[in-house]
Amino acid sequence: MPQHPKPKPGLAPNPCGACRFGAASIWWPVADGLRGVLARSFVRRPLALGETLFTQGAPNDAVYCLSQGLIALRSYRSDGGSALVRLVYPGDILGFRSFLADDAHQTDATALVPSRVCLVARREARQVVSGSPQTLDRIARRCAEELARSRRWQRAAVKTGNRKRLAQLILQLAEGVVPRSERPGRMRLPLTRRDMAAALGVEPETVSRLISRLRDEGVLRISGRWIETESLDRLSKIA
Amino acid sequence: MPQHPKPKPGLAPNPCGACRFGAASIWWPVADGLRGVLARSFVRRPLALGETLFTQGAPNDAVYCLSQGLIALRSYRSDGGSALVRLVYPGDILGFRSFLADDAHQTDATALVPSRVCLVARREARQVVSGSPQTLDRIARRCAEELARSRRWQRAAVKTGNRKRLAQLILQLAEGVVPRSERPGRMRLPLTRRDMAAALGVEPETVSRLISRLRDEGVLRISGRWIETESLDRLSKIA
DNA sequence: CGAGGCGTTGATTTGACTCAAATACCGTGG
DNA sequence: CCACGGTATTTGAGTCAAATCAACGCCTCG
Repeated sequence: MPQHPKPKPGLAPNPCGACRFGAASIWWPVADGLRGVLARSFVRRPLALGETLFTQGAPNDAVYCLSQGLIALRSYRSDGGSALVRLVYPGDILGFRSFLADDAHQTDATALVPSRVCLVARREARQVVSGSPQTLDRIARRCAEELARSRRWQRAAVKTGNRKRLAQLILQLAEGVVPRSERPGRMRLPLTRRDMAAALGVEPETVSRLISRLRDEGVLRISGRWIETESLDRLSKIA
Repeated sequence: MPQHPKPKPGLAPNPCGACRFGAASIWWPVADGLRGVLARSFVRRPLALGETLFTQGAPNDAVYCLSQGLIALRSYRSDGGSALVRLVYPGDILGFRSFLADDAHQTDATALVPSRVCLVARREARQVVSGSPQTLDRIARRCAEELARSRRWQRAAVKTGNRKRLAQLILQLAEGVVPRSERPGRMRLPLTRRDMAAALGVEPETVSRLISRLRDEGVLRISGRWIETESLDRLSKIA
């Protein structure tokens, strides 16, 4: 945070300047002349639990940045099946793929817990990007990182046991839900069993059985959505 | 092809101008002043069967464009297992992810048939990109498309029968290998059974059995690497 | 000729799916 | 606050596809 230069007097401040993720923001820094454009279309929007930010097939309206909460990207197939493509954590951006490719959203984005996003409308985002190649570069870099993540997933998913993958998923959720300072080992799962199944690519019954097995082995205690574990170490060892 | 403007006299021509994929090239068009940079570092390089273009973990040297042949991107896990991440066809570009993210290659790239790539060295590619935001935009777009492809794969792979996926793979290979005019339904598979297995995420034995099943059902004839099918329709119906 | 990689086939085991039913959880309205 | 209905979750039994373990034919290369 010490690296935020003071805005020049008379010019609009960069709206990301105050954000906890400001220094890593795709909109930071941006040329003086474009800060006005940014500030004009910048919106902070709260999302209630379960609220959807955009849906698969809808045209891209904006580039979003998650500042608080947890969002799921889900992709539906014509046969009705769905996959949980990605869990979005604070600091991650959304909608950049459809923004870059100039096409429709490929996933639904819905809030798994009450959340907050900041957004820059498409039109102004385009304007900023075309006036500031560095910004485009930062967005492209996010896209490249996302592709890397997707391929890591592809590599791992295919031949990794579901038990292991479930442990990884739970740890991942713990990362997002538990303030990293404390580690009470107790949290409310933001996902239904169905969602967990969609994330792992298995049936809900299987998730249930996998969880039961972990419980029987003493790795964790669980009751409905509440999950509790003595030490995340046991889980880490499985994952 | 009529849309290639003549280079101004005295200026280097765009090396992609003559290419069959020129009009779709990420390097086309580019500002007059940068054509020299492009031409200077532009290299056309043949690849023998099995030759590798880059390896997982190696630093990015260039951005490549496949002009002829077929290349496999494979990703290896620490436990030795590998996944066939992507089949690269003429007109596709390679190395752009590591170029954009400025990090190491995530996959091996090896030629499945004798091939030819064009490449622009990293340094000059950076130079062109920084002087020509449109070029960056085109690369970013490819990256976004690739992410889309990867997610489609993720969505489909999880709960689609292996028989179906194998049929899709064979059709995909046919696309690449068979000159699209004729459709002799006879081709040499560019992949080993092991590779096909890695592409589908199953064991080689399973691929063998799946193929046998298709043979027994009269969908295709096969002998080692040579595969022959009366009509691709039957396969399409399965896929 | 022998070694090694590739490919096929068989026998067995494992794990997940399916269908079906019992139970726990949750928000609602009384 | 409690009973109610509907959803979410668990559990069981049977089935099936793929993994695993193992053996063998084939071909190439040294």
